[in-house]
Amino acid sequence: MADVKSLANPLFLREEDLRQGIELLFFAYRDFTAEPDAMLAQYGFGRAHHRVIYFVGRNPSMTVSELLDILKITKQSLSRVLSQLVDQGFVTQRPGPTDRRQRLLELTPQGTELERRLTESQRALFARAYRAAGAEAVDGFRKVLLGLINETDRARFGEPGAALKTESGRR
Amino acid sequence: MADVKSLANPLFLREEDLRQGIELLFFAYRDFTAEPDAMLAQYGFGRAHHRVIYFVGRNPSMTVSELLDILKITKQSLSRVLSQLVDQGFVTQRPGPTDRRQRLLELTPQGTELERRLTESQRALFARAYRAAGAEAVDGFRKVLLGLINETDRARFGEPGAALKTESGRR
DNA sequence: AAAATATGTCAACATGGCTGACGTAAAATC
DNA sequence: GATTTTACGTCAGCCATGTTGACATATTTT
Repeated sequence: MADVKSLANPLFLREEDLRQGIELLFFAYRDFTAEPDAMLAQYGFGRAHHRVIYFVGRNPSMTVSELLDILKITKQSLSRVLSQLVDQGFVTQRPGPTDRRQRLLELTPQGTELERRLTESQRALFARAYRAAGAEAVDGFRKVLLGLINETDRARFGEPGAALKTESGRR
Repeated sequence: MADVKSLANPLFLREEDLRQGIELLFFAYRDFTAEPDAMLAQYGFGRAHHRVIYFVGRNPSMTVSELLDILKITKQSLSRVLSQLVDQGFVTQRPGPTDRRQRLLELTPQGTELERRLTESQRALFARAYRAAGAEAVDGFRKVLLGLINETDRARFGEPGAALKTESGRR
């Protein structure tokens, strides 16, 4: 339905509109990373550690190459960060059951706890922004951000139209 | 400043919904910066140079401290990047007319041209995403991103942000 | 048996954050 | 008019995190 509308009612995009989008993304990302960065600094970790912890927590038993695909960095860059996390007991590695060359990654309880604390701050930020904007806006947010993401990774996200439910709608 | 809208239409936010937002932002930002980064590399510049060029182009005659406020980095970090841009003829500095301690920043024609090329790629990305999502979605995108941005900088964006109020100012 | 794959490691380098300390010119204040 | 504050700049060094290139090892695939 919304798809039809965009065809029926093509947008006139001013330079100004596009720059606004660029800036919104810049400022939002800057503020989105500020709090976790400060937390991580207390552990001597950086943003890169957060990304690893986040995606391993999200995707238990993932392989190193899956992680590399997500982060789009070199294995040497990942290696440094990952081995720090393993050495300090936040992440474990175990050989893959069918392919024993793989090292499947998991969070330790300590890693899970750190992940929770880091992400909690970002979840709270999103919860506030989502609630302030409303369900419809959230849906639009998703559509636009999906359009910014390359097609391959877009597939990581499910049905593009899956809408948020409101309290009333849910119960 | 009670949040009337969230009371009228409360969202039920699942952990999953919030994580999806986090990931959308991560992937979108990653892909949003990829193309300009590649261009900049040809000049021996990095993302930091882009940010300076972008905001100076956007805000001609801005002062160094205004730029620092936007970027939220230290003057020493900025200094390195900025002096490279000045030395290589992309940015000029001139004393402020009333306050001669200030150094007002401008793009040179060369700087303007580089800015145009860099931002063009991002504008195209946004144009595509905006058109695919439709006007209504763009509006929602704006609302949500504004809600992620701290209150002070939210004021940089026009009226749509006026509707967004948070329980308590963060940061 | 050979080749490709998954992963790791070492070494070297660049970017771009950071802190601390110090300097200078101009504006604002007492 | 002297002092303080402000708006910069700069030097030096540290750290996190990206890069490339070369090489190693175990395992799977051909």
